[in-house]
Amino acid sequence: MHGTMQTVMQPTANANKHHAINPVERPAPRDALDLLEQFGATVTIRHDGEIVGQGDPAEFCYKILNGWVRRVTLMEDGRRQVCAFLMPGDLFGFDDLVTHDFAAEAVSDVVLRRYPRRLVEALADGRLALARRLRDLTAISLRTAHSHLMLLGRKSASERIASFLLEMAERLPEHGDCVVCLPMTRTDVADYLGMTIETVCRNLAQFRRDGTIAIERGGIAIRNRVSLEMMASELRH
Amino acid sequence: MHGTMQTVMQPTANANKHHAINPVERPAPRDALDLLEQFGATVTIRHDGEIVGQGDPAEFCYKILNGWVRRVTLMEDGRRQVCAFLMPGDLFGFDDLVTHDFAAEAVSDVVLRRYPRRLVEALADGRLALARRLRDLTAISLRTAHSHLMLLGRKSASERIASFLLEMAERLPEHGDCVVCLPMTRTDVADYLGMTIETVCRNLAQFRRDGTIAIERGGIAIRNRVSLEMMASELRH
DNA sequence: CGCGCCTTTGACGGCACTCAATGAGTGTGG
DNA sequence: CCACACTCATTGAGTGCCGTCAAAGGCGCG
Repeated sequence: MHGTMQTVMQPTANANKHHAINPVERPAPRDALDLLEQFGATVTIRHDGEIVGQGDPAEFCYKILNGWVRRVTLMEDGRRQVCAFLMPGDLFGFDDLVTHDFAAEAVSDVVLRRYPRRLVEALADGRLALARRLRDLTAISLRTAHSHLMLLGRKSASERIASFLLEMAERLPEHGDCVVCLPMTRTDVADYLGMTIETVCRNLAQFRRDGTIAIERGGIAIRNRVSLEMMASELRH
Repeated sequence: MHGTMQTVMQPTANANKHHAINPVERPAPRDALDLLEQFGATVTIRHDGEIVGQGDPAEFCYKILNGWVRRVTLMEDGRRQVCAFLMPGDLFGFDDLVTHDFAAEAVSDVVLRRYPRRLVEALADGRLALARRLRDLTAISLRTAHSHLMLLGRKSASERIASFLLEMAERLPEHGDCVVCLPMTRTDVADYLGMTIETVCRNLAQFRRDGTIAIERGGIAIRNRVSLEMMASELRH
């Protein structure tokens, strides 16, 4: 399975890289989150392991050092919705309330930095910068969730696939070669995009036939980004 | 708790009818947000008016005193996604970043209490309780958004309608008579649920034929809540 | 090699979308 | 007061996209 393949990613300490609203790190701007570092513990979770369960008390929050994580909600009948994929540098658990509303699972083997939530709260009370940073983090999660709402509510299958590939390409560090490494399974992708695994495959195959992408072992190469961008927001029909 | 997007219900809110008189001022428990009151201004927006536009700088945040509000995102081609319906007592704009990610529009005539955002931020810096409250507000919005993700990604049309009716019923103050007042149009409902207006109508009609609901002028009466609850999470097929 | 898991492709059917027409409710002007 | 226009809601007919079911192909691993 693809997920076993370990994504080799530099444990970039730059936590706000992906959804940064703060300017990118210039000289050496201290991140307010660095305050937490002394209270952190490093933990490793194996492929497909559960990091936090749906409904668990929110005792810890996490930063991803290496590997990918998915956040998942389940219905009683087994239907699954993947709310987000998280990669090295991303944070999670900071915006949960008393309990975690959805599970966090390891897409690949994952190395995490873990911080006790009560300490984070306590620190935030005294440190304005940290408190603001935490609020921004949550606001950014919210913004991401809302763009996902548009995707799930109003986009066709091919648009979803195109949007997904572009999102992944944008979040991945290496912008150069345009090869999107996808450690998650097709099932994960399907549950993220609100469709079935077969529909994911078929649309990827169509893009391949069109020459828009190439499907390689361990990833997808974007051959025609412009075409993909047009597909991502095209009209139905 | 199915969902107050953007929000927390105020103890006061009873003004669910469009043109109800102002909420009753009860001796409410002190809310950290009361600190803002002295800086608030009351504004009125007419039916279908725009309160904030998509991409506008986030200068103000709001509390709804009377009437309903919808938060909307648009695609270039006109496709629309309603992210949330807000009713009296609900707050919004508190969790936006520098700009409002989506528009806020008046579903009915609306009376708002408006607070300058920079003042809110400044106050939060000094007041722990307020800062925490703001963070919780955003976290609650996020939780709501995620349950909406499940609805859009994984629920059938009839399940969406059932979920929607129950959500509205739960958020409305009077749980007694089970009449859900719906000031928004079918188009709004459709854009909230990620479907077409016709599909909304057809599914409502089916529920009416089943005796689950009754469609009245200005609202929908829930005749069989248990049935509705079963429909809301039923298996496909 | 054989087993298991994931992916891909095909055939088929149904749910929801599209197009279209009618009904219901409201406001306006003659 | 009624005719008319306009908007929104409802219902019908037909189509198509995507889900379901099924089978074959690819890859890792014992």
